[in-house]
Amino acid sequence: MARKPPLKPATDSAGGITRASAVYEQLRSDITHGILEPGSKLRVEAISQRYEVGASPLREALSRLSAEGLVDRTDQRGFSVAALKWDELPTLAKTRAQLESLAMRDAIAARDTAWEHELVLLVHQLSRTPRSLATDQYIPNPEWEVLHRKFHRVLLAPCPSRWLRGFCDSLADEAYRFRQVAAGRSFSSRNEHAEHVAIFEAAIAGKADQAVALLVQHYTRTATLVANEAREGGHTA
Amino acid sequence: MARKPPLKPATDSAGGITRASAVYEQLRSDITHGILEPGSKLRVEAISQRYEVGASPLREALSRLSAEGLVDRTDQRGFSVAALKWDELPTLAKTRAQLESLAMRDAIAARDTAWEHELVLLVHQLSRTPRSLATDQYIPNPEWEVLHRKFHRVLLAPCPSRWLRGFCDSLADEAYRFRQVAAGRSFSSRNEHAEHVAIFEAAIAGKADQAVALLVQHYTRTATLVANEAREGGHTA
DNA sequence: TTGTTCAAAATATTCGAATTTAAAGCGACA
DNA sequence: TGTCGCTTTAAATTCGAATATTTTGAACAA
Repeated sequence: MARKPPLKPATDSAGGITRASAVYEQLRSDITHGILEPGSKLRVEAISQRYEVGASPLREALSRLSAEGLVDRTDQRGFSVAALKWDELPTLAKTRAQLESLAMRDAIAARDTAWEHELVLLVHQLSRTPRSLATDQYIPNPEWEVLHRKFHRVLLAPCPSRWLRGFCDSLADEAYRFRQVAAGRSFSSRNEHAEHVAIFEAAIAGKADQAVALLVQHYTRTATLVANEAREGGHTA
Repeated sequence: MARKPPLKPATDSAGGITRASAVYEQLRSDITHGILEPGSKLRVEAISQRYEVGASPLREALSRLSAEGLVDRTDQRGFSVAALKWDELPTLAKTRAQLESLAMRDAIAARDTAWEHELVLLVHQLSRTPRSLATDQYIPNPEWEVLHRKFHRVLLAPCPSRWLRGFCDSLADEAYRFRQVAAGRSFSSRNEHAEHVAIFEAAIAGKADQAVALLVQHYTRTATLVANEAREGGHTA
């Protein structure tokens, strides 16, 4: 009586079959990757045609995104891609460092072997995946992006607070948007992989203070580079 | 050309004139106040009649709430009031303490006189507002609830990170839901006002360490009480 | 020019009716 | 008894049209 036999094991965990969820994913991706220009208006009819969905599911998707901060909404005036406020970048970076530090410590405190193994694998894969698709200029490698994001997510995975993990994730999305717009200007000679390895090693060794310090340094460096590229690129506003 | 004369001064700043925003507010309020039972199903048609709105605006409101975590959503299976997981209460309390500590420090570092004055006023008003409407049993006083919430929000207002402030706000909502359900069981003899005053005094005096310590204590105490009341009330699940 | 007013056009929002999908009911059968 | 498979029913989702609001811009007055 109380048992519910899983009727569709295949589609059970992976939702996303509604049109609303489908557009949501697409919009989210297009916004974070900078395909939809920050600040630009999102007219329901236009987007509706572009993504081939009706107004209702589209508005639901936009509503979700607005609650996440990726989209701005004003009653009776529609939606727009959330603008990037470059003067807030330092604050964003600092907040991210603060929260990831907390999460990192809690993650290290709750670490286990499975986690260690997962990280080992990711670090290995990252070492074999080029950051750029071309060697003479910077062309983002989607595969690297995915691995990189996953690395940082897994790093904090043992942190018991789903709230903290979620907040870190939101901030990562936000920071990623800035990086996307600034990207490609200077072909940094920075060895990011070495930084990842260092963080990884400190983390699995349980050296919380060191891991946190390295992580903060990692983000601080990135933020500085992005800010500089932005200045050169005229993203002052 | 660039100037937009305020056509409707009354509704200009305060959005919320769309039906979607109206239901959103109502639902949000009814969920946080425990009027809609945690875990209960939110059938579109039923809610649609209860709040006198069509399905489209209602679904938009529910979509926003689901992104905020106040509502659960599963594709093709509709919405439900987010359940309260009592085993997560300690983690929630800890996360809240962690984030509010960060925010409190940053707020104190950025404090000014206007802020101090605002707090003075709030503390005064709180001292004049009874926690319960009755003296022999606990009947929540809405006025006190509003002031209390505002006190904690203003306390962190100078914190420059809108992200951090927003996260603290989300956690406060979440915590409030637990309190609502547990409320009224034991008529605590605790002097909350004294705690507020102590936090306030340390904060405006710029004593960051002390203010943070008091704030953490304040939340820890509350969480413990709520957890106990919940255990007595059989909210083990 | 600068600013105002009013009607047209563009957009956003909402409704009511289909369309799809999940849940419940029910009988055949091991 | 329990469970598989099918029909029926309830619910969620989506569409297309109707409604409401904002924006545009042309005509006109200061």
